Parts: sequence; structure tokens; C-alpha cells
Amino acid sequence: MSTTDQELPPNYRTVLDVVEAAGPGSHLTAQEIWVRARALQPRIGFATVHRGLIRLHDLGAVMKIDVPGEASAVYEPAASPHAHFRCTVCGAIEDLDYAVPREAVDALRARHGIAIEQETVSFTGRCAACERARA
Amino acid sequence: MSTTDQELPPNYRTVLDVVEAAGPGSHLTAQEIWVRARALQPRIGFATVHRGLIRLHDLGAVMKIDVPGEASAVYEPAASPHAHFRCTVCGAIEDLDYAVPREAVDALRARHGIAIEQETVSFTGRCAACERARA
DNA sequence: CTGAGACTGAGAACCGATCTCACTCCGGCA
DNA sequence: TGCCGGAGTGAGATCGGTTCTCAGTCTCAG
Repeated sequence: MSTTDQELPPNYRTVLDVVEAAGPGSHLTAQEIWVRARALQPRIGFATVHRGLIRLHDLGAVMKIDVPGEASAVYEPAASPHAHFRCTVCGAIEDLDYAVPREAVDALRARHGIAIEQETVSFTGRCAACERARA
Repeated sequence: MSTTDQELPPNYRTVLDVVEAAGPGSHLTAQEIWVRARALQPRIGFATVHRGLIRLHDLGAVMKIDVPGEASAVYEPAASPHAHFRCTVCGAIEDLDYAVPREAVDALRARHGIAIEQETVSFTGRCAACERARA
């Protein structure tokens, strides 16, 4: 549970519950989250789920992941930064343990005079299963 | 000019010309490429440009860049791998000189048994101008 | 010449994301 | 208690980029 529990509007709370229940490494689309949220709150609307995800993302409680080649964004509970991998054959998404080193980020910041707030690292290729199947 | 010159259908050739004329570091959307392509080929259709970009991307002649938070993909001539930065204030996109180190990619490959074909690194934050303006 | 297949343009279809709007809920205040 | 205002909400419309469809064209081997 995050530290933002108290001030959340009720439905956003539901959205957060769904995302956290799915756990780290889950990659749910807004649609999927909506379906699960309705199990808890049958009258909740899609727009509300979407607004909730935006809010929770702003608060830092959930991560929004834009995977190249994937039409829709996916969400997962906030966690330590890591990279994502998408299999171009079966479409599976998995987490990889990689983050841009702090020194590299600082170097970019210094060289370009920019303020970096967020980083995204993603890879595409063939997952272990599809790679084996190809052989 | 790339090595794929010979076998390209005529209109795809036009698309490639537009992208290469814009040069590295340009970040053109499919729409913008279409507008420029029409200057060379007034009857060219949007679908043709789009199909051309997909084809050229498959051939490795152009890079397709999905910037998080940006609705549409942007394209630029193929070049050495580098990261992209998007200013959340003014929306500007710029190139950053960073790539995931070879050893890190190899480690991920070995650990997960995956075949990595492509990497994408992007950052968001405030560009130098917007950062100064804020102070 | 002829047929097969790639290429093309125009527009429709698709789909996720976002916006709009009327309504509800709730807390503060006279 | 009764009223007010602002945040939250659901349903559906709308938007914008991408992809598909289809009929017409072109190219080239046979």
C-alpha cells in the first residue's frame, strides 16, 4: 500500500487496488483494469478508470508503460526502474532488470542543460519460448 | 544513401528521399513526411507514405521512434543508436547520445534466453529552454 | 498479347485515448 | 435545517493516428 491512500477519491482507490492486486510484473491495459475494477465496483465507468490511472501516475503510484509496437499503454504498480521487453512474435511483455546508470543520466543532464524526470528503456525481439520454437 | 536503393518501388523511394533530406535529428511524423512527399510527388497518398515507412523500417533504412506521451510516432534516417528526450512543457524532441552498453544487452540476453533485436531509450523532462524559463 | 502479382490512391474502418456534459455526492456555512 | 460550490462520476461522443479495403494501374515474364 502506498502513502497516498488517504486522499484518494473512492473510485481511484479501487483502481489502485486492482493495479496493486495484479502485482509487479503484471502489464494491464486500461481496458483490463476496467474489467477487473467492475468486479469490485460494478457501476464504475471506463472514463473514471482512465482518469484514475492518469491521477495515480501523476502521484507516482502506478507506472505507465508505452511499449513500442503495442497500440495501447499498459500499467503496473510503481517499483524500482526497470526495462521492458516485448516479443515481436507472440506479443508477450516481460520485465528486464536494467536501468540507465545514474552517472549516465547526470552526464546527459549536465551536457544538455535538461531536467530529466523519467526514463524509459524497452527492447523488442523474440522471447525465450519463441526463440526456441524457431529452432 | 542506403544500400537498398535499387529494389524500392518508386514512391517508397520518394519517402526515403524525404526522410533522408530531413537529416538525422529531424523527427518527422508520418503526416509531415506526407506533406513533404507531395512536394515531390503531388499525387502520392497518405497510405502509400505510411506503407513506405513500414517497409523502410523493416529494411532498416529509417528509424521509427515511439516517444512516450506523444500520440504519433516520428521517423528519422537510420543512424547509430541513440536516446530521445521529450520536453513535457513544449513538446520538443531532441536526440541524446546514449545507448545501452553492449555488455548489458548481452547479459540480459543470456539471463533471459531472449533474442534482442531493437532497443529504445527515451527520457522525458524539461528542455534547456523551458528549464531556464521556469527559474 | 496475356496473366499474375506488386503497387497505388482514396476513403472507410478501427481503436485507444480524451473530452463533454449533466448529474451526484459531500462538506462548509449561514 | 437548507443552500451553495466544488470535486467526482458515468455514458457516450469525439478525436487522431494507424491500418484496411478495394478497385484501378503498372511491370514484366512467358
